Amino acid sequence: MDKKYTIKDIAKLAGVSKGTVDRVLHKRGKVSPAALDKVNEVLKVIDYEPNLIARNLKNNKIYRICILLPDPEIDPYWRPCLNGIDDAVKEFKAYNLVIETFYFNPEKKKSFLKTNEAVLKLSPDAVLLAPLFHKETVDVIEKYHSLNIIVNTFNNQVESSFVKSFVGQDLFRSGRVAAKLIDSITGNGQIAIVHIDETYKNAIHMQEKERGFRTYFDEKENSAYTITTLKLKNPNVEISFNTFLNENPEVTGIFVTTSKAYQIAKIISDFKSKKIRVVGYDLIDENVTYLNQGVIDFMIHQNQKRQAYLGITSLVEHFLFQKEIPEMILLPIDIVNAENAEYYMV
Amino acid sequence: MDKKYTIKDIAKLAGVSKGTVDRVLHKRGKVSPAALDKVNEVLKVIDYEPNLIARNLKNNKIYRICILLPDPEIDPYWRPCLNGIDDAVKEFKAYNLVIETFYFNPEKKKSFLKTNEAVLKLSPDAVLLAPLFHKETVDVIEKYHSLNIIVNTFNNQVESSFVKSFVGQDLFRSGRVAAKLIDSITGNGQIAIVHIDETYKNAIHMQEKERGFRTYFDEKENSAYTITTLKLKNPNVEISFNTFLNENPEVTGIFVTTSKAYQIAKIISDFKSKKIRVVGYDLIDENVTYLNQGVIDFMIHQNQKRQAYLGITSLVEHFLFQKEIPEMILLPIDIVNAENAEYYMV
DNA sequence: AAACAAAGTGTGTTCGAGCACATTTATTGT
DNA sequence: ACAATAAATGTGCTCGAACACACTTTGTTT
Repeated sequence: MDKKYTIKDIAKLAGVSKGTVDRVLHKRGKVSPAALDKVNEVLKVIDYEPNLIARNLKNNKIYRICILLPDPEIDPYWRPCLNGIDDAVKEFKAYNLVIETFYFNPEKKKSFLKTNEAVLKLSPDAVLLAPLFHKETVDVIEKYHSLNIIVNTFNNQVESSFVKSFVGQDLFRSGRVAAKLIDSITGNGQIAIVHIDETYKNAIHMQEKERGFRTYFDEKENSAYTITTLKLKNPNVEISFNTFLNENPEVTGIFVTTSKAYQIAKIISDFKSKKIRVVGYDLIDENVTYLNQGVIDFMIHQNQKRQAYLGITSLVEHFLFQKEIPEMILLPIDIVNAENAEYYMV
Repeated sequence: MDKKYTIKDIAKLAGVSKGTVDRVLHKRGKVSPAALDKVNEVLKVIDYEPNLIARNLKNNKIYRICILLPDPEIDPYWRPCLNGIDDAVKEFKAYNLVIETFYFNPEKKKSFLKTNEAVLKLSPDAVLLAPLFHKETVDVIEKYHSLNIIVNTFNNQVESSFVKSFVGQDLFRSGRVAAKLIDSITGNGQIAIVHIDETYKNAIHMQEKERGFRTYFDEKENSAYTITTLKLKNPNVEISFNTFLNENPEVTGIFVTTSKAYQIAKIISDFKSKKIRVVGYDLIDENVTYLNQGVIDFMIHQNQKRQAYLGITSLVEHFLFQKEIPEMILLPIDIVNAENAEYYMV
């Protein structure tokens, strides 16, 4: 009674051949009403699940998945993705899959385009894309789509009906989470939203986070805060921010919208004054150091590793087990302090 | 060149039959040194990965996994586990697996023992166990082991060399995380550690959390806190705790070590005084309500759903793909506030 | 040198789904 | 009524690993 039913079982029960059962199951037609009824009758009673293993053995096509992301040597933000990719590769290495990773220079559109061309030459079955340059991305996605190549994106969202799936975080919401954290640990005073320019980075990222952050305080009744937005650019971050701190002694909290919270932390830890609380993004080493020192209070974890991993697995499971690819996977917005950080690292 | 090598390929390359290759790969002996060399030579050059799909098709044994946990009707803490089990069942329903769930009454040892007997009768290949009663658990684990049934545990740790794997959280560490949170949001004053007795619950749970919590403050230099431990029992929680609050006006923070933070939250929200911060465990509805109202500041998420899910998947992957079962899977200690709670629920 | 055992090697079948193709049955036109 | 054609149905092979079993070669004993 535990046994899983096979096509053969159904055939026997229905008094037809496995070919007929197969045609019914796949709606391939060429089945008489009588036979159709008999098979459906059996299917109604038993609980048939095709054996995915057997199905897959037969279909031994090799699927090629290409992943495009910025070179982690240039921007370490992307390093955790490699672990996610690695996990997926290990998990699926016994299947007929080729998973290849390609880096581009996140500061150069040309590099992005060239990498995409190289990928196109391989005519993969799917690409997983970290879409940095908006216009260019839309173009390449259209190209992929016209060649019947599935496009999944992660980390950055891009408006295109040709994108099959997005894996990432709700940035607006993550801004709200940061706001709640700042609210919890300060209580009042002046708050600075700090955008540290990373030249190439899609400004929409930071804007969404700011919008979420401000919305939280807008909704809060009799809020005892004033909020200031600061746009800083390297290499002037230190000077500009020091000036700001001197001119605004009421600052109690700082929200850094990029991975560069450590730059602010460095300045603050030198700055002798009453405690200023800091919330930032991403568990890169420099940030964790200041988190452990108590200069940064909370980090929000964007889980790039899992983003990459889930981006791949949804494709693999689609190809191997014809699972549907979810249109959007929103990862939890993980709150990290000095005590739970290690669980989220690598 | 992308093609995966098969045993047949190796046989052809080595100039032997697939039977010989098979014997070499499985070290079944009965291979001449000459043939062995030839095959090994080929294996050295190419990168052979046996096709797990084919391997599995052949070995079509049905594996039975039984899961034992407290009845969620009696203790809703366990409800999320059902979702995790459900996910796993759905994911693997196409394989030769039977996954069965059994509930016991967490207040009655007898129920636990009886459920285990019922499971034993089914002679499963593995059981996944939420071990509540220490002595009884050790006994049944030994019994399972003697019958060659793999035992995985989750949520509660139990000392037994016969346990193959544990999935859960580091409770000591989670106490530290709570301490850091309280420290972040209060800064000084009196802190109460509140154990709300859940009669049957393994006291070790709460003790470990308290130990971690206190250790954090012990390590902190010139800490401006005093810490008091309170053991409350229903139905006297309300009276006792009100008395405590009246006698201790300096209380700034409360750490509730069980899922019952909402009981404390209820009392505090009626208690007109300066803000008292609360950190508790588990995203049950009552807690989330107070989290959204701002009475509870942070919850620590124990991710029962994922515990159950990972407990099952590690077994399934062991049976199906002979993956090793990790001895211990420690889940991250998720920090939850009102803004990110929804991502961790269900 | 024959007889026999032991060691080594190859062949063929199985697992379940899927599909091509062969075969049988039903339907149409003349 | 009998081809001719269409529709329905069944058979048999494939995928790759695993293993039973049959077969061949080598070695040992008398």
